[in-house]
Amino acid sequence: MPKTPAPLEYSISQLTKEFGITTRSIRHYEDIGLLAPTRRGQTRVYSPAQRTRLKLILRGKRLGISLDDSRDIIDMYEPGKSNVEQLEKLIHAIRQQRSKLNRQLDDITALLKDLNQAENDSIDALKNQ
Amino acid sequence: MPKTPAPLEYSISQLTKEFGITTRSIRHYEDIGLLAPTRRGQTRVYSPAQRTRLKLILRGKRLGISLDDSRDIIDMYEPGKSNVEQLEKLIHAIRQQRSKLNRQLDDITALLKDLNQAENDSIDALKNQ
DNA sequence: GAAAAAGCTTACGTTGACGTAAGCGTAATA
DNA sequence: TATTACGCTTACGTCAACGTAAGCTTTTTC
Repeated sequence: MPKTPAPLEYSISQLTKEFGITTRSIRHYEDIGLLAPTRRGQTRVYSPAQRTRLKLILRGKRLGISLDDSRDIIDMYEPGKSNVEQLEKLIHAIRQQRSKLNRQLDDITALLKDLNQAENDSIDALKNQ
Repeated sequence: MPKTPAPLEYSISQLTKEFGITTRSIRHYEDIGLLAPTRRGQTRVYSPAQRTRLKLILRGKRLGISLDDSRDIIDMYEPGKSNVEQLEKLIHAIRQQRSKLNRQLDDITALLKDLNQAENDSIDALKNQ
């Protein structure tokens, strides 16, 4: 099976299909400055980089991260500002985000444990029927 | 240091202090049927079990779980319905929830990796100042 | 070449999760 | 005993994240 090469650009409907979201959502992310596709005439054209940003937004959503916070996190990938103070703020923000994720990890572990217990209880209850 | 025994009941303001939330939130959880404190006259009285439910709600929130979904999850802890069909549905729901959590685990791992990268990049940028 | 599909903009509507204010009763405290 | 603290209800307000509808242009397909 020859591997299809990665597209160089994407239409909005291609992205909706790939990620299972609506055009409205994608345009909304643009409205609030999370995406910035180029245009061919009126029509939006998404580069692989823009598609990646969308992936990051959706990953954030699965983690319960707000769009505003996602913007901050995505900005962490592109230091941009090489000013010392900005960099230190950035590192601080990164560490904060990491602690939050670690807390989330603990929560998930605990919840998974609870679910195991709940499943076992249910299975036992089924047996005793 | 003698360990203070766990209280047998809690007032609403005790819970707000313990968990850093407002009375409004707690009453809201009651409005939508997630909590059901007893009353002493007009005043709400929370049992340890109700406090635990609140803890579960807040853990869910940290994981980005909606209050509605939290209700479903918390209900998983108390099989209640010993009817076979219900139990099978419950087991199915538990497994679904677990897959979702595992996906979330993957997302967190990926994001943590990205953050490590971002932090290293930032530290390098700082050094080259 | 007509109709369906895909794209666009503008704008009002909706849902979840509370915030905030008003107005009132009771209990602790200065 | 006056004032603060805590508690209650009712109800309108808010913010995020889209949904939904209307109306219009441009492709694509039959």
